[in-house]
Amino acid sequence: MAELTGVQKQYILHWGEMGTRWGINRTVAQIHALLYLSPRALPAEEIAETLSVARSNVSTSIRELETWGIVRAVHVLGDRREHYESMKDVWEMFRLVIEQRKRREIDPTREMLRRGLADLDPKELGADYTRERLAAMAGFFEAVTELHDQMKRLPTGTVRKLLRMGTKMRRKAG
Amino acid sequence: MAELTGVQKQYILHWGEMGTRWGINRTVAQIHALLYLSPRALPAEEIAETLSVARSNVSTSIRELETWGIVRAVHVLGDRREHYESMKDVWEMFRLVIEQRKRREIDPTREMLRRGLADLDPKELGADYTRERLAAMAGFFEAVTELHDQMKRLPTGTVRKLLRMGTKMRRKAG
DNA sequence: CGTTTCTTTCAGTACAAACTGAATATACAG
DNA sequence: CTGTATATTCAGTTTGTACTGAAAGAAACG
Repeated sequence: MAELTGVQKQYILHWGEMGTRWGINRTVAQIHALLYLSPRALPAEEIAETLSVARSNVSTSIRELETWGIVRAVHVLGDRREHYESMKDVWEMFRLVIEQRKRREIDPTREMLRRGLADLDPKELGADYTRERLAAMAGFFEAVTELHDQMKRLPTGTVRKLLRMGTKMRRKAG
Repeated sequence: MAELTGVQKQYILHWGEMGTRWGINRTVAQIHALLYLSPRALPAEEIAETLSVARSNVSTSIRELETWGIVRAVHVLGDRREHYESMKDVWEMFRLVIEQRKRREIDPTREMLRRGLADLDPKELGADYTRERLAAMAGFFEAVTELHDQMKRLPTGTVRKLLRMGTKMRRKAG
């Protein structure tokens, strides 16, 4: 992965761009893209050179990817440096990211809604309407959580089975 | 909605914060939260005052919410100003947002992957490995698209049925 | 039409997040 | 231990996005 080919460059740039749109640091996303495409683990310095970013930036970004569990350090014989490699199983990678974003973002939102409903003083202005809206939103988040839990537990390949079932149910329903 | 209650404030602030984490402008998210909680349509000026942001900022943000189709302008008798109201159906709101983010982000990524696979020169360094990685990622995005199409067409309430099915399949499988 | 009310646009500014490079810490070899 | 290679931290800087206020543009009114 000393030099990038055109296709690789495209992929890395696009991935970085996508990252920013989903609240993920551009460099973090680019490093992940680079490692994902690399057939071997890469040392931080090589990553920095390839992407033209500071060595320290790579260090921070790698650490974030590690906390997500989609990149890990491996050791190479006769080299003191850490080498980093990306998980290659795409489904598993997204599952990990989704699981953690749920924990960091969905769960606190659910909690906020629950607390809001509890804290609502029936005497305050428009309490009934506010309760109604909060409850509707809370219901949605409960369902999303349920969906996530299901997915998490489904054996591999079952998602596709469910997709087919969805088709059948849709046909029946008209 | 002249003055905000504590619970309403909490909701609006939290929603704004969530927005930023998902690549959605804080003010846009806050305005949406405010309108979602409001039992009546609000004129831009009132929104600006309530959230302490510039009138022009509200204008821009409202326009974005309108392009997503989750906020619309309505007219109030005896008032020349536009009043804005949010859609109240939570599922439908998220469906709209997801559909459009898919169009703006997932579809172009799918396209990039397809083009990458087509452009890959078999003679360039590591072409086989790159192809393998791109293909794996492309497969994932195809599946996501399929999933999205299914969901889009499912009659209301079917998602919940699928959830229950998932439970059964999981029990059988393990 | 001219006036008033409301909305949008836009150039400039403010702010938050990302990034750098130097300093510091850690790990290893001799 | 000492010296060297590598990794991390952090203060300061850069960059990009969000935001403001003034000005221009529309729309309704008399």
